[in-house]
Amino acid sequence: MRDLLSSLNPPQREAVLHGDGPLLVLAGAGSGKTRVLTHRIAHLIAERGVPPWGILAITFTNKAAGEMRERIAELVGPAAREIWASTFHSACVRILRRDADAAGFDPRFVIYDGDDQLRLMRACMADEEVDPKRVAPRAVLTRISDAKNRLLDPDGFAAESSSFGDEIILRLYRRYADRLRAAGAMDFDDLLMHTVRLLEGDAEVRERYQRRFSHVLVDEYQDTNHAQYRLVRALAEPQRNVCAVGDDDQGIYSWRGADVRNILDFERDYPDTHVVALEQNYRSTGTILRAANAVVALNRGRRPKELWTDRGDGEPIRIDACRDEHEEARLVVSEVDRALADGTSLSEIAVFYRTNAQSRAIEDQLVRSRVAYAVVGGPRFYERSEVRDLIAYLRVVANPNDEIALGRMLGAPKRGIGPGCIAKLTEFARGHEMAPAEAIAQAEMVSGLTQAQRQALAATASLLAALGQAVAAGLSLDRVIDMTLEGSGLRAALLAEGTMEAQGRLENLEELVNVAAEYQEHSDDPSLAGFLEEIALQSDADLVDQGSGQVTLMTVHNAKGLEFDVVLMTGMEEGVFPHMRSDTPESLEEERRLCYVGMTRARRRLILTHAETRAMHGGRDYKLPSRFLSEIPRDAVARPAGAPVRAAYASSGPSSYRPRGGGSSAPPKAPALLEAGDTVLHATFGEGVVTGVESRGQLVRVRFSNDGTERRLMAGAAPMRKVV
DNA sequence: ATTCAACGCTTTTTT
DNA sequence: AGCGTTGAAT
Repeated sequence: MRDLLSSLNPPQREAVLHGDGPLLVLAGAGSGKTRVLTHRIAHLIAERGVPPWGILAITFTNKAAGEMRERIAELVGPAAREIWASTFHSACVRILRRDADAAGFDPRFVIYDGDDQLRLMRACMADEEVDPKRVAPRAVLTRISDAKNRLLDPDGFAAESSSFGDEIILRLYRRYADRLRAAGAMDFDDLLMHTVRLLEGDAEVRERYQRRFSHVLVDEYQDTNHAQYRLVRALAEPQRNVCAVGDDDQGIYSWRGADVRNILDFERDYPDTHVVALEQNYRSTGTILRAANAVVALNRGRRPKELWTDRGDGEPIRIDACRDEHEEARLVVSEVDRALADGTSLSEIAVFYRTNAQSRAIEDQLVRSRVAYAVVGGPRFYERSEVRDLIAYLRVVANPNDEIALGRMLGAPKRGIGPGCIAKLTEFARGHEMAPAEAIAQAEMVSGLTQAQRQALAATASLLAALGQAVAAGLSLDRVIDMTLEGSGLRAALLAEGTMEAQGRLENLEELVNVAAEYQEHSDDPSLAGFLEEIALQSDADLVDQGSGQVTLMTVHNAKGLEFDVVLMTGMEEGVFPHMRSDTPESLEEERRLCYVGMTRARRRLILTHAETRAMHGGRDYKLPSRFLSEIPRDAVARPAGAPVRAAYASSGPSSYRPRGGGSSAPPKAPALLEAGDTVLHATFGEGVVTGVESRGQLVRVRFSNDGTERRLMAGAAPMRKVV
């Protein structure tokens, strides 16, 4: 243990050795916070006699939890297995299943993910006769999620809400909550909310957990929401041995309820807090740090801090302009080649983007260039519709009350059963007080069904019965899934389609068989329910597999906590990054933090690219360089001589800096002088005709053919160009 | 009543 | 581009 402490710098050691009472570790990017967490836990166990099962360590992903357990095991041996290291959500599931009685739930509850939530909300809106075109189901779910994060049940929401429009939300919230309960399901927010309610409302349960967990440690504390905050409080009392680790500059989840104030106000919430700041960075070059510091320093409402390193400046940051997303993708490939030539391995290269949709152009080019890559996030394996179709059968077997899964199951493959038929079925079930899935076996009793439908339902009923028996008899999961694939007709339907796409989908389903087999071999809960739960709580970040010889593509959000030798941040354009929906000062600051997170992932080389035009939602938009680019100190950036980084909103005229090797692309054009009669193309207004010129050519009047309006625009600044 | 094809509309990030 | 809804055909 002694030489382990000697591997820590003074503030790290201070955090590890801190005795009882609240501890706040402000850990800048790359400052070794995981090291501090693992060593502190190891220290608690080995030196201070804390039993491993008395430690609750909350991490952001399941993968991080597993890695933490492994690293602690290296320090203190197998005792580390007894530590509760998990995500907030996993910990809540564990508590809720264990104490389901006290919480008032069936311990076999299932977990609804985003897609299930949306389907359920649509059904609720149908119940309540709310037009989904007038009120977006997603928006309703966001409001409900907000309420749950603030621990408001429908009644609490009613008490809080004042505005007239909230009445609809309230009605839908009630309906949604009722239907979740009827389905024996919880959504992600329920897991937190119900756990907090249980702990705060039931002294016996609360004190039991408080006695058990003498020490609570929370990673990524800046991304906790109110419910999580209350959960930590409830568990940490009365000893308040709580250690929060985080970085206010890396808070990027406020849109899902995270509240940076949780970390900013930690000292107020726990008055005798000991604060340790880790500002020495062991990851990036000085230049990268200087650039990232400069960008994030423009935010208000942060604790002032500056990362530093003793490792030297390294190479300058590069900012490259590209004509469009295809050229950007080619640039990515050439940079991958260049890095490989430097001796960097593929798995040490990452490509980031703001939104998942941007991966497509890059993937195309990587495929064409035969560069091995892996995409993190986006359409996850378990989110593919064919996989969900198959899983729906399993979910109905596991929980006959799951109407959402039932609806999905009956829709795939197509067998003449549509929404009308399903509605009759569920209504029948409700009328006879049976689980929706049981009604399938009683299809002959349901009125208004066609003969073909009765037959299809009878076949489904016997499949479900067979699957249920197979599960009860302990048949292996992969065999059960294979039975489902066969018996449902999904395999036959996909084979019959005969397209490449159908072939691919079938392969995904076959893969699910393998996944299940694998799961059953390695899990300590090899049941069907356990499998379904693992699927529901798995995050994209859990699937990052660094070190298998592939370039990693992912959103900047998914990059949190990772690091790579070479990082390419693409799509550095106004409207893309910062995203156009980030129009409030607060959300703009969050975008800036996101940019900071992305930049600080890079160890050695950081390349930022932007395109002048980009295909978006059907059309092609002109894009200005991101303001974040102009926030990087000029002397940290390498670019062709004499070409200044233009501030956002300045002329979007011909690019002054071109991608290396891209010199063969179009030569710089002189800025086109517009005159009356010219046709122009504007990024947002579309095509138009110049009707007049003012102020010696600086202002032009343009009549746009889309809507017939005439606008006065700054000739140099408007995202607009002359078309020939 | 279901399914399929065409149309119009909206655009993030995710446990 | 992708989705969901609408309208027409089966």
